[in-house]
Amino acid sequence: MLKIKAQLKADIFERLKSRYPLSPSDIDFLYPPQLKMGDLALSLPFPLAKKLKANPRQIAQEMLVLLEGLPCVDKLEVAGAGYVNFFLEKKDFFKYRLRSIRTSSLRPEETKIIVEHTNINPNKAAHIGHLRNACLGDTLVRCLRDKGETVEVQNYIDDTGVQVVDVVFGVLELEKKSPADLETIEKFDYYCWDLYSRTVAYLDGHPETQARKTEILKRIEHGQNPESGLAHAISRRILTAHLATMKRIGVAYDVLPCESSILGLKFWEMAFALLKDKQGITYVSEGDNKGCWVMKLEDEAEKEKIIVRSDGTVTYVGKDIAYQLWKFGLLEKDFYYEPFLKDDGHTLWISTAAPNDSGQAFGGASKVYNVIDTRQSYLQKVVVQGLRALHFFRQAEKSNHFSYEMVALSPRSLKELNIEVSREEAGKAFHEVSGRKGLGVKADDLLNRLVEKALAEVDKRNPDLRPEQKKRTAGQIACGALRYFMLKYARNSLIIFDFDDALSFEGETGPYLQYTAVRLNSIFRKMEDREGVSLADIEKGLSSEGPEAAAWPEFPIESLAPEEVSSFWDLIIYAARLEEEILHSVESLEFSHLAKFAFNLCQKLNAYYHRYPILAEENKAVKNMRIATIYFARQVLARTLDLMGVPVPERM
RNA sequence: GCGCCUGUAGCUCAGUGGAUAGAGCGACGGACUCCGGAUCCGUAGGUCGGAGGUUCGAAUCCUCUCAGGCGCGCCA
Repeated sequence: MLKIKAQLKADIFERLKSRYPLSPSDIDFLYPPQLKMGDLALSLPFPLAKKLKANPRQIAQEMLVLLEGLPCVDKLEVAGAGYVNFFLEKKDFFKYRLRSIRTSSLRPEETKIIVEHTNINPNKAAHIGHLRNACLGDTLVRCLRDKGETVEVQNYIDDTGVQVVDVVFGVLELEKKSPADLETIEKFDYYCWDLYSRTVAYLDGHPETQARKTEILKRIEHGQNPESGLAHAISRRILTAHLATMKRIGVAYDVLPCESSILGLKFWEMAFALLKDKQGITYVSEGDNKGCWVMKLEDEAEKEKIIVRSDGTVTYVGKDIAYQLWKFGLLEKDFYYEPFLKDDGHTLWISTAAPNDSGQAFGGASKVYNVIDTRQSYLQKVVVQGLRALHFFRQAEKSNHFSYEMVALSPRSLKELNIEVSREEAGKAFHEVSGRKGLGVKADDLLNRLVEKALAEVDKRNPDLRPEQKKRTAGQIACGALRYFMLKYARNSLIIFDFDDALSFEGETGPYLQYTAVRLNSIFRKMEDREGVSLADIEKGLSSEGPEAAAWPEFPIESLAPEEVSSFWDLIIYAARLEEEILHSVESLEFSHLAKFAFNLCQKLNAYYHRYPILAEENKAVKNMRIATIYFARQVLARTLDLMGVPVPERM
């Protein structure tokens, strides 16, 4: 569709440029609200009417004559107050689409793109908010890769932050446990979830313990045991749990850059030298911020952001600026790496400050996406401003904050979790998820409930499947349900989490999409069983120009009833939009578009095969048309689901 | 106080300045012994928070206003 539209636009411009005052960018198509009005429309007569002080409908009529006989166009029509509607040549379009189904018209634009997502503090179990982050980030990665981009996926690990310190404090001072004791604890991330919120409450209630916490922090920073070893063991173990959780929903990473390595390799010191050198930051010698290094803010001249505290330590933003510089290869220094785990032949690397000869290198991207929720918008803005302060304007331009609203809990879901809230919070419409308070739905709990429900359904519908097949299918359904749920809302929409919504398998849900794909596959499987024609045979016949194609009859659209032609065409013309939907989603970072596209496609597909029998059709020509139709739609759907990370079970 | 975001059907949400504002859920009524009913078809349900403005055309852009949310630290 992208190609055809581009070609048509160029042709139209050629035909019209001498008659009307136009530039190529003035010519753009929109989709008519109804299929019977046409496949594409030009609203060009309206702006022209204004410029020329003429009647738009009259201009449209004139245009019609000039545009007569364009390639790929079957018919033109003037409609409404002055639209020019295009009806495409159906058979040619369909034939062309089938033959080019394996070739993408999308092209990469960058040398390397870094996407950073997930970034969960390694001190507690992952919760639903983290799932939204990972689903959005991973879908972006899949779309960029589909586009042909080289993508590096990073999951930043803050293994020396105060959140880890809190848990170390809890283990040593509240639990009085040794590193060896921890080895025996199962579901370690769940254990820490409780311990963390308990410790936070304890620290809040006992200000006198603050000194001990500070001491732990210092000892961790200086690598002193047992605190340092404990922090390392805890963060690695939690990290492993997070990775296992994310694997359940098909999310994987290339590299895990750690805060400890940033400190160990003195990335900040290098960034600090750069900032001072280029005068991106200034030293304050009097006033409230005396003794600090600060950055002036661009839009708020009177405000300044502290980058280095008066005690000489660096703030969060400062470290983030250093990290962002590294991502663009502007620090002229890299981490060292060692393998963290291997999975399906893919090695996940973790950064280390200790020199080694792994030969691995990461970073040095031409474009960066940071997937972080909207509450960090201000800080992300400051980080980009830091790049500009260093005169890295191109990199600042290519720094993208992929922001999204948080996931909160409905009062009903709180009740279901048996969580009590304070009286002043009881009336709220939603409750913010908080690791500090232990307030939230743990990712694995939600996934387990999805699996449990899916398993019951599979058991009911496919009792003949082997238990491990049932389990596998239930896992895939849970994954599909969750990923679609996280994708279907626009990113600026606050998700007020409710178990009933998330656990639904009917209507606009992941399982609905999966069901559609499974049913289609089942038609092709039956065809192979009954007629000995495999999907591969069909693919060969339909998508090639060689001798196999000769075996496949021409596409006899004319043998279909008019009503069926419009159902067929509605499906094909819509499915052909996938690539522009991908581009649109990536450009706007709005993957609810892609989700909506998948859902609409499935609605059309379900309605189509429900209405028109495929295998039972006796008219050979009609049957072939229907097979070709669902074959095309199946390929598009498979690609779409893959982009969203929604797996397709064998049966369900 | 300043900045950002949100307000659309009973509920949850879509809706690139374009034609009669759409889905899902819920409600009600239907679907052929047939490729699987996690499906399909139909009915009901709307002053797009409010008021101005720009435009041939506004849910969409601008101004004001009301309501809600989130940010704005020598925390991370």
